[in-house]
Amino acid sequence: MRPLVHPAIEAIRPEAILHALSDPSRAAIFARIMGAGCVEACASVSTLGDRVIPKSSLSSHIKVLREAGLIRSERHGVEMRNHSRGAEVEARFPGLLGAIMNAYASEDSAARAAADAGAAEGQTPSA
Amino acid sequence: MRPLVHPAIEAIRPEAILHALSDPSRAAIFARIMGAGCVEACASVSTLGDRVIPKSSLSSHIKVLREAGLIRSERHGVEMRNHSRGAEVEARFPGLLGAIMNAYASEDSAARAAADAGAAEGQTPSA
DNA sequence: TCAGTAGTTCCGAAATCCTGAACTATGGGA
DNA sequence: TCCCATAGTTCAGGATTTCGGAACTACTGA
Repeated sequence: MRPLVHPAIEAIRPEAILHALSDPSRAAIFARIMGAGCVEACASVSTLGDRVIPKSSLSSHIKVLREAGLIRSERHGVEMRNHSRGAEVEARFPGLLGAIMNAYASEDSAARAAADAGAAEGQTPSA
Repeated sequence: MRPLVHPAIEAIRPEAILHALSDPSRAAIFARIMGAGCVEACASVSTLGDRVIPKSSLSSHIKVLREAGLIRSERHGVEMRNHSRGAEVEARFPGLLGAIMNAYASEDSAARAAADAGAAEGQTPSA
């Protein structure tokens, strides 16, 4: 158990943020942490939609988010509390997180609409 | 020489854009293509700062940008013209590209300032 | 002390990335 | 027309990264 590493706000690099959020699973995890009053244990994000994320994968996703500077993790007894650092990142890179999370949100709603339309016609949506 | 693939605007996925721009080399290439009146041959971006990018790497970077929907490439005789699709992407994901390119720009100027300060003190900037 | 829970680390397999070498495609002389 | 130069692509390999199961550590409560 090596100590948790959190980059200082001025050491956060845009490429790390983009890389961290370029994985839809990680983006979804981050969205939950941002949305859930800024605190969320790892266990509570272990399923995404209908997909189960293995513990070891989840642990490394959380680590990537932490080392990118997107979240701050603290051990509280046996569990881990993950806080969003969204406000700090927003101050350093204005508009970045909002635009990224918006892009995913609009993508999701478009995909859902397409799936619904396909289901209504009794078809799978065309790839 | 298989034909060039360009995704339709509605098929562009945020994760592809983030992945494409999460590499600083690709982000720099894209910045040049955006900046250079929207047209730039591959050969003209073959060096980035003081680093030379091998032809094969450049070709695959351009391919990643193209398949993410960030640029449009056309063969003109022996060379390739790369146009930015920034306006289209902006319409689909408002604010995304601007925020990303801003983040890199502010990072670059911060790094340059730090390097200058270090040079003024006769030190290398601390990692 | 023991059992249970939460998360991390390790390690092998799979996927991805980088790049030199060989290749294709085009244009311009001679 | 043939040959060469230029611009870029494809292929193959090795290096790096990612994924996930198994074993592990850390903490709590009984």
